[in-house]
Amino acid sequence: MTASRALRGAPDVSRENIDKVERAARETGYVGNPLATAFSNSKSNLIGVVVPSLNNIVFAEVMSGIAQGIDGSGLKPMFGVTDYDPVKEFELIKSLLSWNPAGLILTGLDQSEETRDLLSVAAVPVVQIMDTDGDALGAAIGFSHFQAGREMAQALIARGRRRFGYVGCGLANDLRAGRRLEGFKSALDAAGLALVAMRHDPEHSSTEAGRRITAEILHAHPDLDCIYYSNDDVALGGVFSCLAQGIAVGDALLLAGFNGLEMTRTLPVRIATTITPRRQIGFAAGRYLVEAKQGAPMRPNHKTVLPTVLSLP
Amino acid sequence: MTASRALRGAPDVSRENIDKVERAARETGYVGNPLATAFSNSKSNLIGVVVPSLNNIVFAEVMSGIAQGIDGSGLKPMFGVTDYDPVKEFELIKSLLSWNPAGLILTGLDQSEETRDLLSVAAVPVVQIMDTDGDALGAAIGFSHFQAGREMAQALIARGRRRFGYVGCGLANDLRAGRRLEGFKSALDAAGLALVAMRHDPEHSSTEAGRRITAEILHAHPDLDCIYYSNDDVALGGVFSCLAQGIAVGDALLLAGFNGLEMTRTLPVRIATTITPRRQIGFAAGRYLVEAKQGAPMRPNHKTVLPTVLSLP
DNA sequence: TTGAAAGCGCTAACAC
DNA sequence: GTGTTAGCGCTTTCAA
Repeated sequence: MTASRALRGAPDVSRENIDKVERAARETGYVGNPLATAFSNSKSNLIGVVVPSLNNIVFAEVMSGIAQGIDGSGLKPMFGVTDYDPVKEFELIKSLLSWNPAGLILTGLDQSEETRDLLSVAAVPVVQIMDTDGDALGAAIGFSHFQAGREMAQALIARGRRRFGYVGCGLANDLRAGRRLEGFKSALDAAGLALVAMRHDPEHSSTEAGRRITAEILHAHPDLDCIYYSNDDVALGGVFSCLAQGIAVGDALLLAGFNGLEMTRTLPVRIATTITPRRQIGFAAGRYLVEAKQGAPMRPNHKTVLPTVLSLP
Repeated sequence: MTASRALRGAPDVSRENIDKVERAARETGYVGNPLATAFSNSKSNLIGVVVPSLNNIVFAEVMSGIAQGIDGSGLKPMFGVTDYDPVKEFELIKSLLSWNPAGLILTGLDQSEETRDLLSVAAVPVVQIMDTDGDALGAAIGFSHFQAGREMAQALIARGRRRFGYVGCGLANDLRAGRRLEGFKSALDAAGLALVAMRHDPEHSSTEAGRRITAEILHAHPDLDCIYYSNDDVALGGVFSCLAQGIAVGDALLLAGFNGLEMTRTLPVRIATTITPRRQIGFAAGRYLVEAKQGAPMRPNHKTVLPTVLSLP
């Protein structure tokens, strides 16, 4: 028992014994068994990370931020991919919970009723990342997608744009892209404007779809002076479509994406985008769970809104 | 015991009792405790996934493939990022091993001596992904980077290219990029050619670096007719550099990358690239561990070479 | 400040 | 085919 106490830094162990134990541990190459610890106190140093997709660099960067945020804490991340399927998400969270994790990092605020029930029973620290539009279960760390869409529209209007098109992919699943669109439209509406044209593609977002749909929408509406995209991946397709057709991007036609991927800054033409703090979000989510593990008070329903930055040509 | 046997499908339980147990489990909402199971038989359903970086879409896609490969098997992936640091890799693997994982998926064949020792003691199924140039510890699933570089050079020579430049990022860490370069040079050599110019950047690969270094190398060597890049991210920067300067890509100057990112197919110009089966690699690695869990014989030192595909303009 | 006892939920080994 | 026993390595609780 004294050894157990000494090794995990419990109070009330004599200096002398702490030294003895540490020396012995070093000499024998002792390493604790986290499985036994987790089993014994029904709380593991595992955390669950649930993302909708890994086909996009965005969630990889979030996970990279999480890894940084928990570095050195002894927490180990387990991950699962939902493919934007609420049923998969439920099953995933259920199986993650069976490991008695020290916390859960979920994407978005739109978990199903069933999932919310499961989590409220579990009494595990939960962080919902990326989004702050809606009711948070645990701590929410992210930003308002509605607001992001609105700000982009306002900025574009201020730059004199009037004839707006929208090109999106996978909106049925990607609810946050939907909210950006809502915000965008609300700002247009407030300015007495409306979308001139709008095209979706049911597939996952891709530059290929962006390129194709941009060609279509411009063919049908050659008088657009601005296109808003569901994200930068799709917007890059738009850029390539215009480059291939010799349409001057940024001048007669402004393109606007979302995320602020590094590539938007190295293109031969400039596009508008919203730079999102995705690495910071992951980092903050990781830190939150580290602090929760160390006994910090949890902040259910508390939203941390991190700033996004508009990048305009 | 009968319930325990019935629930995990052990043999020698009567049909009648299996039904009874399953019914009771359903009625009471029983879910097993994987922590107890793992603790009891010192073998968990966790697997460890170690990647060098998550700033690149490539490893995100690999992880996506892994998630698919283990789907439905009950295995749960834990992940860690090494930042190409062998010491971090060692520590990470050590801490992963303390969870008695059902297997480990590591990137590359270049683990340190210390790490190899650790793994040989552990008696855990190991899959090394992405690379097959070198000595495999466990099962290796990937392809030869040397060969990929060589084939690219051969194809480019066959297309009449003669004055080659090379632009790379982070070669000190990214040993696989280094081997592609070696393969590339070996083919040049065999054809009586050599690199005319070569520039590295110590940073991580990025389109920004690619753009900058391409401008530099072309300024110093305007007579190059082909540039080979350490990967597509860097090559895209090269494309943007050329587009910005009005240099016709694909004609007087051919650019060649590596990975076959989707974007290389939607650019307004065509570049050469090697399409790598990264999702399949992840999937196969996941499947291998599922099979190992189910008692399939392990294949230490066995290499599975998956085909890469040259994509040329 | 230290230690003894008991138990976390499961499974391997053995007896029936 | 089923049940009993013991133990995995740790921590909580309680007594000293």
